[in-house]
Amino acid sequence: MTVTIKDVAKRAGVSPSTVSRVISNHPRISEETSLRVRKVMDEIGYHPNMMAKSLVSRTTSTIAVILPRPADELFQNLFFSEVIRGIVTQSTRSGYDLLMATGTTEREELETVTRLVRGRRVDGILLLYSRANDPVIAMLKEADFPFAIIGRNEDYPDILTIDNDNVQASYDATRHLISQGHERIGFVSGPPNLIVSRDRLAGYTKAVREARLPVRSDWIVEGEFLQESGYRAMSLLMGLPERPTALVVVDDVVTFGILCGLVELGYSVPKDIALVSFNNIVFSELATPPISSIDIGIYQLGYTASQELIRFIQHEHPSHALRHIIPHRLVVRESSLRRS
Amino acid sequence: MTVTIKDVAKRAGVSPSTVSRVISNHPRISEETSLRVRKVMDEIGYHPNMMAKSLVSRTTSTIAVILPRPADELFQNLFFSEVIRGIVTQSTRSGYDLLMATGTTEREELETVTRLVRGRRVDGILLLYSRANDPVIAMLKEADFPFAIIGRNEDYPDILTIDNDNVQASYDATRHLISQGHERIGFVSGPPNLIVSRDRLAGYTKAVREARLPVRSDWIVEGEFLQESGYRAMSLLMGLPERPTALVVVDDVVTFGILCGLVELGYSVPKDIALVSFNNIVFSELATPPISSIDIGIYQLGYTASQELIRFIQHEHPSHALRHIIPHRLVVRESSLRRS
DNA sequence: CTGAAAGCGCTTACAG
DNA sequence: CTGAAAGCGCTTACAG
Repeated sequence: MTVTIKDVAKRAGVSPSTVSRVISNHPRISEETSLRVRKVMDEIGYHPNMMAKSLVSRTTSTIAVILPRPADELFQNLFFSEVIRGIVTQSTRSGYDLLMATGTTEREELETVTRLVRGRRVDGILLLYSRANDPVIAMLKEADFPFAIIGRNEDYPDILTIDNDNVQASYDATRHLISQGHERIGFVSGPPNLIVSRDRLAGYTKAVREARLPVRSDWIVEGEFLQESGYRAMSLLMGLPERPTALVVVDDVVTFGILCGLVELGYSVPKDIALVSFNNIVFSELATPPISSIDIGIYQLGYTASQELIRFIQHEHPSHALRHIIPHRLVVRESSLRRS
Repeated sequence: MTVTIKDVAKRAGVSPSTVSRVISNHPRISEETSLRVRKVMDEIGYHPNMMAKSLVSRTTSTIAVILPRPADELFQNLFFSEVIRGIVTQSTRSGYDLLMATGTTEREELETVTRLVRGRRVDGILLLYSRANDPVIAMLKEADFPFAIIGRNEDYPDILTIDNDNVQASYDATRHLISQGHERIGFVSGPPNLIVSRDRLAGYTKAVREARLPVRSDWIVEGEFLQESGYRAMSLLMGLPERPTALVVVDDVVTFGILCGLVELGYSVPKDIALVSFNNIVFSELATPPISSIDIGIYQLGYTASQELIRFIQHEHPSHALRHIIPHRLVVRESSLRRS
């Protein structure tokens, strides 16, 4: 039924070895033979069996991206499609297929990745999350298998990472509020165990300190990457006897929650409270008022991650850097402008 | 280096055939042997080579999902992550891996799918879009390869499809506006070549006709699934000498554009114009005012599509239905409520 | 420049 | 219940 290399060989009057060499553009094959073989391949509709090729070559031309478990980091949904689009675009361009995998529990996740790695199912792994003490990362290191992570990881200094400079980004956001004349600036953070939360908090603190403004612990609220979290943070902050006049918010979705709450309570943005946020998702622009946000280059993050992972796979010993920083950019909109 | 079935066999004192049978739970293997072999597998860390297995079994335990090209149907981004999550959850649960592929041009798209199909890279294909006269579908039919499409396709009656009843959904949305006392209802549509646009228009028309209200062509505007489109539609409609008092809008993102435009021009929703939309994306709830929307069960769409495709793959001749309808549900919010 | 042969790691009739 | 053998479709030294 299926057309194999043998069928091509027979029809072209050569050996299977020769056909194989034609396919892989072996240099020592005559132009003439090559042309004849290619013609036959077209005629009888030959397509190489990827599985057979993989088995003998020990490569798969496939990378796997591991999604965060639904339970955690649901916020990823927001940039999920953008990162994936970046990854799939670049991997396709490099001739690699993309496998998506996930697990519902930590154990399942580890099992899945182990199966892919040990079963030689893929050539590299891309982790779409960054947790501390991750057994998956430990396993990948142990197996000496090519992988990259989007985000930063403090446990290992020598792994391939693609990330933003979140400290600097948050510093920039805070500086912007200061330049608008704010002196009482709060910070609404995400889960404290995530590195991204910590980095953004650090940048905020740095900017506030530098400007000799107060860093007050009651103006720093932790939560999840959910709108409900924003709502709660807002209630807390607005209930204080001394309130901030501006907030740096760790994620656009959280800002949405804050905004809704403020509107409900009859406050006005940016007059009563100014907001700057992160990620610059499409809807930041569509909010009322439009939200100022740090664009972190989500697509770029995915594109670069795929590129660097594949580069790593192809040159056994990577000569280039392990840590890659995607530039960010503050997009100023109405939510942070001081009305004069 | 890698542990193979032979290593296990040697260590367990059996033949490779026996090990293979243990792995596949062959019934005629003694409990004792099975246990011994499994123990050895654990001890030396055996993981089956998926490629070798695929080569001989002619199955891959993998399905591919084909993304719409960036150029078209960008709106898919919005439900993209939800559909994918549904698909990946279900396929993982069924023991299938998920491959993602796409192409930048129609030709590239066809080539990619052909390579996957003819190269026996996957066991089934899931198309995430529904176009008329699609050469990819023609090829899949011709090759008699298992595939399913999310959406409806009129070219072939006998293919596996997973869709909403968009006519009914739109009918329901329109009825809701009528029940709120509206008699002048317009429709903002998507690209006319997409079946989803046509179906939703049909449902709207049906409801309006049935209520003996006017169906006016100047109240029906076509566009893209983009906010800019909504903005433009709004300008057009509000510039009419006789304006509608309510709109059914084909997609939430378009509604965002409409809403922004209305706010800019000083109109109020729902007082001046009521809105009902489709998809019920997270941000519908967060808009000011919150947008009434038809929840089309995006996750469910993906979950069911994966389930039916895999079922199809596993039973050569499917005894069950080919067309699957995911139920929808109107979520009423402020944007469509008539203030009394 | 090309071919015959061995082998990648598994499965599966066939035979016992 | 288990083993020896053939084979899935390819690649790649080795030899010429």
